[in-house]
Amino acid sequence: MTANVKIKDIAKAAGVSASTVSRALTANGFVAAATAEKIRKAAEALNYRPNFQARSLRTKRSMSILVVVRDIANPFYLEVFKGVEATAREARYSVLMGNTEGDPAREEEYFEMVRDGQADGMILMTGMVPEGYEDQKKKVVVATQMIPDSGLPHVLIDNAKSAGMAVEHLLSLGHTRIAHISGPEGEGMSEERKKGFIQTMENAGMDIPADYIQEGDYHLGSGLKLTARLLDLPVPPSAIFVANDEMAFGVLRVAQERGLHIPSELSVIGFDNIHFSQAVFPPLTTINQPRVEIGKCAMKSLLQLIAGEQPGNDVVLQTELVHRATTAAPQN
Amino acid sequence: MTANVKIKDIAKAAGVSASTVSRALTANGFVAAATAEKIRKAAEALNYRPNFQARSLRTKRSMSILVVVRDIANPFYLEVFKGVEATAREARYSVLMGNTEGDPAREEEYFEMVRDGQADGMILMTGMVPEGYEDQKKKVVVATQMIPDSGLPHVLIDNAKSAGMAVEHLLSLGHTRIAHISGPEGEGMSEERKKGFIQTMENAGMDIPADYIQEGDYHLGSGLKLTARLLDLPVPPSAIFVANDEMAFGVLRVAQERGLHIPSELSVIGFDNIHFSQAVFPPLTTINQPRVEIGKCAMKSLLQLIAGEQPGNDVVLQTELVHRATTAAPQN
DNA sequence: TTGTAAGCGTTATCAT
DNA sequence: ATGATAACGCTTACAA
Repeated sequence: MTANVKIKDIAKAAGVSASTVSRALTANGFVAAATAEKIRKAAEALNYRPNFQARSLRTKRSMSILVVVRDIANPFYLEVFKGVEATAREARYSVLMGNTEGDPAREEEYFEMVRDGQADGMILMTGMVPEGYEDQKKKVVVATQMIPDSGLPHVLIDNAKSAGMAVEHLLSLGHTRIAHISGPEGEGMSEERKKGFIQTMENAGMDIPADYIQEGDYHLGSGLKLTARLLDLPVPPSAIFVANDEMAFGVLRVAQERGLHIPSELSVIGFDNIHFSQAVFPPLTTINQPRVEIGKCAMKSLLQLIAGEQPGNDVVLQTELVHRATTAAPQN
Repeated sequence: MTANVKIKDIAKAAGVSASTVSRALTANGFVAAATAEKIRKAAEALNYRPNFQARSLRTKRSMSILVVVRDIANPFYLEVFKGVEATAREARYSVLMGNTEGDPAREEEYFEMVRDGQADGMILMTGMVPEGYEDQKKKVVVATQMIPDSGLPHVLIDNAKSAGMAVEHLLSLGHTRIAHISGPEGEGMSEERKKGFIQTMENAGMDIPADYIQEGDYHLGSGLKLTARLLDLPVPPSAIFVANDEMAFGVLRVAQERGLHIPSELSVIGFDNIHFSQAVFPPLTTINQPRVEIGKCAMKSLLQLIAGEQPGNDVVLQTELVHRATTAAPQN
């Protein structure tokens, strides 16, 4: 074990006081250039490493933030993580992973971590927020999700508008029988996407048969099941707008299992542009959500909050249609 | 801001000394049941929350560990994270994310974090390890990867044997022209899988034409490219054993783009059983690697290390063949 | 510009 | 079984 060298040691070595060392090293107070240099050299020579906990205890900042998601194994969050991590790193923050498994009690635990100073703030992607914790909420930014009326700053995309883009695309291809597989009812993001679907259809004067909107849960299984239901309809759709890519994979699979050719016999468009949407066959046409960027922005906003600045307006990032191989003009 | 209540306050409230409170609350030393109860009540009443940094400063334990990967956006790690997180949580540890982007300097930074007490240990999944940091290495467990001669405890699967299982499967189906798309040369895991492929083929008396082993990089792009190369061979393979699922998706895509029917015209088997291997069409036959379990085991081992116990033997977990729809007897 | 000294909130040691 | 007291290593008034 290398004898842990502390500020005192380097003070002794440099022939100054501990406080001067502290000032020199944190570049905080005023210190003569010459002494600063001397101190830095001594620190280097002794291979000094500041003690994090001691510093935190004094400054009351943990220099770490929390990223809280509902299911850490959901690949959707990956690139958001990446963006958060990159920006956090630049600001010398560490990132703690929080996994709630949808359990409100666990969500509260994470708020307690910021209350107790274990984290300086948090990026929330669970889509929900507990009661209370008013003080902690000043250090929270919501990413990816919508939490209406929470008063929290959001970093996200315009889900309704983007869903509209997807539908427009299908419409422009000449589709008239367009169905939608949505996310869970009542969930903000899901509702927005559904709203975008409905409004765009209505604006175009299109009819939406009752059975053409099926409620899924963002997972493969529901994509599988609901596609079967849709294709079994007396008048099946010629195109499906799916609320996320994972369910869209399910559509692709079921359609192909039934021998339907994609895109000529069935067009499908997903949402999110997760990594694997280019890996499937045919490569999935989808809406790109700039997840790395969302992560970066969310972290930037959080840093501002931590610095005590007022929360800015919600940040809305742009999406774009990624036209790959699962959409085309309908055959009939 | 709730006035932060500290041990002193609850000591006053309970009419005892601070040290007694500390003992009672941490259940460390001896304290009369009655006083302990009284103290607990007072703490409850005052809504006491121990200060993490102060405790850490004293105990020299941060109660957080580091999970370090090469690319945080790689979905392979997700379920490992999940396992780590679950076990860490039970032991009241937090999990910090580390992302090296393959940069050795960044890898070192994470070792410095454990040296500097920011983390009590680390789970390493980058497949490499820096020079030095001998003390810190006592708090490291390698998961998922092989770092030969590192002397570090590993939690992983038997890659060679599992690759053998995959090849056996193809062999038992009657394939003779079996190719392999490997991972990067020199990388431990990749070499093991390739070794398993070669040995099993040789044991079965099968010939491996030179072109039948193509070196990939675990990513989709190389799967795409190398499949094309393989299929363009004068005598193309009837089956491909792919070193991971993502590249296998590439095989599926290219084969289908060329109008090859899977599995009748080409069998493919992947490795890892990532979530999306059941989402593609046809659902991918693959080798399941128990990643959640690996995460849990790795964290358990790390907890032992942190507790000062000697590192045990490497933990080798079992894999299994997941027979889905991309393998069948060869057509000719 | 630098030094002195007082904490930050715990826990560990040593008496009692 | 409990209490005083001294750290843990750092930052920050305040004084010089």
